[in-house]
Amino acid sequence: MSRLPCSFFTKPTLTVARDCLGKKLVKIESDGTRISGTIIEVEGYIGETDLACHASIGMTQRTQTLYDKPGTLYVYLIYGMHWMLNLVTEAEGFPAGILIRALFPTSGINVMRERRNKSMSELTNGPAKIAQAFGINNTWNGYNTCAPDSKLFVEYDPLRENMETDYEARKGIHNTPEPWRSLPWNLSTQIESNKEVHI
DNA sequence: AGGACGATTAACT
DNA sequence: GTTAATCGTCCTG
Repeated sequence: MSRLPCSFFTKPTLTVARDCLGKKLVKIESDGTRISGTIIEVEGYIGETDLACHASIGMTQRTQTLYDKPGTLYVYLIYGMHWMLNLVTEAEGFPAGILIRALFPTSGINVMRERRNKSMSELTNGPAKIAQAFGINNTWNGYNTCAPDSKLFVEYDPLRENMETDYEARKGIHNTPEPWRSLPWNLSTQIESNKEVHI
């Protein structure tokens, strides 16, 4: 199964968010170890008019990645200690992306457990936990996931298509004014335990 | 040069 | 329910 192309991300952010549910986030380590998880929760941040989006203050050294080509990784530090992993969406020049909030681990679980020292259910059930389990930091900011030889990418999973989708308010933006604080731009899905792990 | 704050997490009471 | 940890980024002066 191969990495999703730039065209997959060159769509309205909420369309990309919905279509990402059930896809796999994959990282190939330098020793060839494959780490992956099914994407089950994402969150859209859409344009300079979205006051919860980092790009609401315009293009800066930090936010320029959001203006980059769809499929680019946007990685930033929050609270002085946590890395957040986002995928750029829409169109080059328009700042938007999706925050990867939760995965269901599917491979490389031993490596993730070495990095996180937590039980299976605590490995990737939060945005900073995903970055930790996958070994993602600022050196990955601006990375092109769609390149043919990329080591971090999103992958199609034929076993999970058209996932049932719940729409809720985005999390952790309680100081953002309305209406943006309550827009249902957090998308999630539930996956059955009997299909949990497959490589 | 300094201060406020944050798309979080873990460890408390 | 609360709070500390911890630093890049942005704004003010």
